[in-house]
Amino acid sequence: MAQDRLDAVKLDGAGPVYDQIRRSIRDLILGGTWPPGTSVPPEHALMELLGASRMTVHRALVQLAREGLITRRRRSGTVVASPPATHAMLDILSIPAEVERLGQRYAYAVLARHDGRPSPELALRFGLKRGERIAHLVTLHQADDRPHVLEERIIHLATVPAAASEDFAETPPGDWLLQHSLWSQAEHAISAVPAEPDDAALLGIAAGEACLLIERRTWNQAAPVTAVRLLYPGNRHRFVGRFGPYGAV
Amino acid sequence: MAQDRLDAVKLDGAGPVYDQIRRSIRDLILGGTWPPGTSVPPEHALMELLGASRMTVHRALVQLAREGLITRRRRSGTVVASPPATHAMLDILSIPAEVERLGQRYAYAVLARHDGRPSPELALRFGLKRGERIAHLVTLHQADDRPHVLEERIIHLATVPAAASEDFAETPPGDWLLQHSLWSQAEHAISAVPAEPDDAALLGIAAGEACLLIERRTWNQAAPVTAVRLLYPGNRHRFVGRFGPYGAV
DNA sequence: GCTAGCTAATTGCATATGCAAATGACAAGC
DNA sequence: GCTTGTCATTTGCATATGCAATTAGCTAGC
Repeated sequence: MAQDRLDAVKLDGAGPVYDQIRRSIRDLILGGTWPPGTSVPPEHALMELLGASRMTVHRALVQLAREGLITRRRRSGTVVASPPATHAMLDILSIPAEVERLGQRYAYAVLARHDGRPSPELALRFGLKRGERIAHLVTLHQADDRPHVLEERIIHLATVPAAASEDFAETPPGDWLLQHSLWSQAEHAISAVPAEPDDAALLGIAAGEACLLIERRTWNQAAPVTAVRLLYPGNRHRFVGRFGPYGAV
Repeated sequence: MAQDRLDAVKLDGAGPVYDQIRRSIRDLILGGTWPPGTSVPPEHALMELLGASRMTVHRALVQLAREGLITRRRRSGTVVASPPATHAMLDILSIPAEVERLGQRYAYAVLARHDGRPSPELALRFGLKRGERIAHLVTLHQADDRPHVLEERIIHLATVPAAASEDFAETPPGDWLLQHSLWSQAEHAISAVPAEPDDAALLGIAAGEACLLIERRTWNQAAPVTAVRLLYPGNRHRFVGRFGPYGAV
């Protein structure tokens, strides 16, 4: 209810007032306290609650709107925005959506799954700590019955405990995580590798053929959420981005 | 001189005043009229010139500072910033700088150059128009005497006429262009390809080995500036980026 | 010459105020 | 019921004003 929302906005005394307001609301959104769709109290309410002038509150909200965290409309008020599904340079991609955008039929299968502590080899490959509880999944995504991408994924069960009781039969882990977890930071690495014999067989290509490897690790605050290696047959995929010298366009 | 700078800032009557000011100054910077280092008139001067209040001028300048186009310091004033050399996701990279950052010795050579109209094959590969005048360069960059990346580049002489009389003996075309041309938009494509026999020989790898291919095209406003294909031996390179759900971090 | 301190220029921040624009909700009229 | 108009809420924009913080450049004193 509204009272809850108001109580949650706090000033911490560090730095300019408008920035305290901005950070406070940003943290409520990024922390999940205000999920997308939540309506943000109107400027007058925040103004009275915080003892700041409306222009100061306004400045904080305008900035959050420019950052894409909230959307504002006259009379309707301010609501928490849904995080954009895509990024200017490289999508946090929903593979089913990607395949269907190309007009192809999507199919997917879990090839292997193992929950528990990582083996030394796995820990090395994904940069894991030895004692961590993780889920380890290998899945294959297909487009029009042809292999599209081979996915090997680690899910950190300490951060996403619900994943332990999910079998990912319906929803691929990437999409499931988008709905059941939050992330605040991601790191991508892109490289070209020859296909290992095992992987090549699964992808239906020749061993040694050039593949594009996308490695992505995702965190929420400091806690690791997931790590994934996506292996795309190189001859069928390319990733495109567009931007200007001062940032994404 | 100062008078010139003031004369150049204009309101166009479209939209909010603060945004007119912002766009006007942005265009002066992006258009090259105010190169990096130029000092922007102080708020009071703009205020009087434009007949707007200081807070309105202030708002425009604060936003430009947030966009990274200008830097502001109390008392010192406001100056046009240098465009950042790197982008969050993928650098517009200076290859010498990249090599030296790795602590390796950089060397480079122009392997071939041809100026004129593109052949049909070249036009197809780089998406050129037939009649255009271009420079076509093939260069090899080396790190510690080992091939680092093979570069094939098109420079549009209509947009960058100075390139016609530059031999690129000292400075690789990428770095030269950073200093002698402006760009407002770039498009990247990343893919994995097997090395062609010719390219493999130049890079000192086996034909068919997995390589990372970066294709980049750059424009200033609507005019094409350059197009380049960078072929990296896949086993020695990866590209890393880091960002959050609402944009680059 | 060198240093310490002062002054003034410039940006940063917050407030109070007023009006404009969009529009959800409701009422009035048909 | 449907449409039309009115009202009230909420955000958007601009102004005027005042003070704070930073610091380049000058000055006074040694």
